[in-house]
Amino acid sequence: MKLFEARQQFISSWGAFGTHWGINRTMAQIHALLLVSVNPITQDDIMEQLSISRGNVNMNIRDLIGWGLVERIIITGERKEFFTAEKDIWKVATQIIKERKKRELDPMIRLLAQLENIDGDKKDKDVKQFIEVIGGIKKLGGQADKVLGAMVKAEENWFTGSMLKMLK
Amino acid sequence: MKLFEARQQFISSWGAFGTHWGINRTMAQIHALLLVSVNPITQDDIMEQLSISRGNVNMNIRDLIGWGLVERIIITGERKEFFTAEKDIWKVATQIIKERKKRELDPMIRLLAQLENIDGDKKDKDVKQFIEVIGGIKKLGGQADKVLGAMVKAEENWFTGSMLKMLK
DNA sequence: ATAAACTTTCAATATATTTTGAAAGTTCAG
DNA sequence: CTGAACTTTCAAAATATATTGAAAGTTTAT
Repeated sequence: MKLFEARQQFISSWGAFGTHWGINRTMAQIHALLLVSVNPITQDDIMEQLSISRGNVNMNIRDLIGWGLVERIIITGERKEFFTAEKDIWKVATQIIKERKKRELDPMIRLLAQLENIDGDKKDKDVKQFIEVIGGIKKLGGQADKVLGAMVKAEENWFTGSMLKMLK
Repeated sequence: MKLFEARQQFISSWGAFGTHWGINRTMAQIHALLLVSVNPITQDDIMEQLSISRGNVNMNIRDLIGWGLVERIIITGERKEFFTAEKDIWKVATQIIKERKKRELDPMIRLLAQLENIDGDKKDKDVKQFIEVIGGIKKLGGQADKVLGAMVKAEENWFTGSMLKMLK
C-alpha cells in the first residue's frame, strides 16, 4: 500500500471511529491529518486536503485546541498561522481522558451524589433500589476516577511496565 | 427530594450523558428506566413513562438486548412481554466494555495493522512518522485491550480490592 | 492611515440521526 | 380457523447536528 492511500484510509477511519465515541467526524479527521503531518500545516492546507470550508476548519481547530490536542504555531516570517498536534500517543490518550473526566465524569458523579438524598422510607423497595443503583454507579464512577487519575499522573513506563506485568 | 423527581432527573441525565459517548439518548433513557424499576415492565409502560412511540421503544429495546443489557421476560399467564435490566453495575460496565471492545477497538486495531505495511523508504520522514503514529496507536490499543480484558474477566473484588490498593 | 492578508463569526443551508405511527406480521385462546 | 392481542417494520416526518461562505473583525507591512 502506498503512503498516500494509507494516510487517506487512516484519516477516514479515524473520523468514523470518532463518531462512535461522541466526537464529530471532521474534528477527528483534522486531528488525524495533523497526527500524520510531519510539519505544522495551515488552515488552507487542511481545507484543501479534507475538502472542507474555512469556517469548519476554524471551529474544529479551536475545539481541538480546547481539548489540548493541537497547538497554534507562529513561524517567523510567515503571515499565516500554522497548526501541529502532539504526536506522542500516550500523551494524547491521557489528555483526552483528563478532559473527558473533567467534562463528563465529574459532573455526573456530582449529580448522583445529590440524587442519593431521597426523602422517604429507606425500607421501601423502590427507594431502596433507586439508592442502590445510584450508589453503585457513583462508586463505579469514583473507582474509574481513581484509575484514570493514576494513569494520567503516571509516566508511560508505568503503563507499559509494572501495570502490564500484573495482567499476565 | 422525592423519589419520583429523582428518578426523572436520573433518567434525563443518563440520557444526556449517553449522547456524549455515542449512545442514543432514548436508548440510554430506557436503560435508566429499567435500572430503577424493581419489577419487569412492558413496552406500554416504557412508552407511557418516557412519552415515546411504540416503534421507538421496540427498536431501542432490541438494541439494548443486543448489547446484553436487557432481558426479555415471559411471565406465565401474561400475553405481553416484559423487560428487565441487569442491576449489578459492575456487570453492566464490564458488559458494555466487552461489547465496545468487540465492536470498535478490535476492528480498529486490525485496520491499523494493515496500514503499517507501507511500501516505500522507511528512512523517508513522512513514511517514518506515519508508521510511528500508527504503531503507537496500535500499541496503545493493544494495551487498553489487555487492561479491559483483565477487568472483564476479574471479579468485582479484584477491582475494589487489589487494584485499588495499587493506586494509593 | 491604508489596504492587503489573514482569522473569526454566525445565519442559512445541508446532512445525518432519531422518532413516529400506521400497516404488516405473528401468536395464541377459544 | 378466526380474530383479538400483541410485536415488528419501515417510509415519512421531525429533530438535531454539522457545514458553508460571505461579511465582519483583526493584524501587519508599508
